[in-house]
Amino acid sequence: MAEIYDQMNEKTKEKIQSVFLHLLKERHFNKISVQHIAQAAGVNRGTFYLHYLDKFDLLDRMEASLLEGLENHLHQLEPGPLLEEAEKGAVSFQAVEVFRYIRQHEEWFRVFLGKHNHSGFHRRLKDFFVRHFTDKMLANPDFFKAVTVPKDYLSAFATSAFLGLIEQWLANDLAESPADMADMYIRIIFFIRNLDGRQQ
Amino acid sequence: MAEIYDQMNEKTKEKIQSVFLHLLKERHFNKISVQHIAQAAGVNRGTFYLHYLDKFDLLDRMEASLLEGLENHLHQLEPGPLLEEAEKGAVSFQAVEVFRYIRQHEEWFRVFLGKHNHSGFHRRLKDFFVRHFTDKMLANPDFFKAVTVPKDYLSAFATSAFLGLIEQWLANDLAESPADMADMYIRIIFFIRNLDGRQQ
DNA sequence: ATTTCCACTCAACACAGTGTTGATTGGTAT
DNA sequence: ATACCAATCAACACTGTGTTGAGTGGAAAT
Repeated sequence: MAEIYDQMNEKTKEKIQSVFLHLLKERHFNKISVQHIAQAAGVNRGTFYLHYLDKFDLLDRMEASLLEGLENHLHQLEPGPLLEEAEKGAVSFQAVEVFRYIRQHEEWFRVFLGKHNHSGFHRRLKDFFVRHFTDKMLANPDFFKAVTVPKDYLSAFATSAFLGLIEQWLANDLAESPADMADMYIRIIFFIRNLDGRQQ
Repeated sequence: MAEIYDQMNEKTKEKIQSVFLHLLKERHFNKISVQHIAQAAGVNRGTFYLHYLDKFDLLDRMEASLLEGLENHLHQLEPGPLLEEAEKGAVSFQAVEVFRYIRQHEEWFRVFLGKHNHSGFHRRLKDFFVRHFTDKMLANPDFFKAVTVPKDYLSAFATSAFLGLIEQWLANDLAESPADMADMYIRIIFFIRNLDGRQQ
């Protein structure tokens, strides 16, 4: 039973991460030192370096685990009748799940998308959406066949807009339900299909 | 004629800013020290502090002057027949001018929106667009009267999407003309008006 | 011509933070 | 008992910070 060592290890890491998250609420990433983190976590500064390379590494891993969680959350639902579902339903469903996951981890998203982060996360999340959503959208041959706009611009447009909705949602303290948000996104985004002027 | 002092002053500032811009192309903001900047600018480190509080202040002022330039660029064109112009034409015109200004200052936008900036500029530019564009759009009573989506979400959506287009345009090395880009934006965004299903 | 002005230089300062080291502590497992 | 291992602690050289006070050199003012 060497698991107890792992448990100690995890407990310290969790303490560090939790403290770091709280610090990021109050001050900018650049103004937080490893000293602050260690002190606030009640941990020796040397112990921090036992677990992380530096504060960039800490932030990086937390962001990565949040995205990994989102990836898993979406993958859990992937195999099933959903793949065969109507385009609109499928996209909408994916969107709902994204909003749900964000609500589940509101604190983290709020901090990582907030003004105190040095904001690699915005870019990371956008890349995530570009990979995920537009791959699915564009893989469907009929989906955007009527669109007269280059696909990369369409991806950039749709995912940036989606991210914009998320950020506004957070700014509004998650006043709307995930279903409402997904519906809003779908109601907006699906009119892009009509770029040639034909009716929805 | 004490202007020569101002000229010296300006020349040093320009040298510092130019060097800083070049440094930001190569390394992340966090990894650039005042020492680097001063050395690369061929200027004493003390001289840097004669002009700027710190490197954050330097970045801040450069970003601000870029946005101020954009503000002026748009204001120059404001008074005229354009105000009375058709909604679509006016928005399109504004958009063209934004893309034009960005092309004029490609280097700065590329750096400040790039991965080496600590990325306050993305947020700043988005806020700029929210103030500018959606104020105009939403001030027009008929413009979005049919839209069933809350105005703040619509603003967030439209401006984030616009910024997404800009970033993709930069990623594509400004392959399209400003007019093409504005047209693309308009072609996409104007279908939002049809959210209730009526024809464009 | 000399004095004033002023951007800039230079060296030095105390200070905060970094990442690493080697020795040590105190529970846990064998 | 003893080997194990996360965590502690003090000390290290190092980089960068922001500020100081004295000094330089060329243009401006009188």
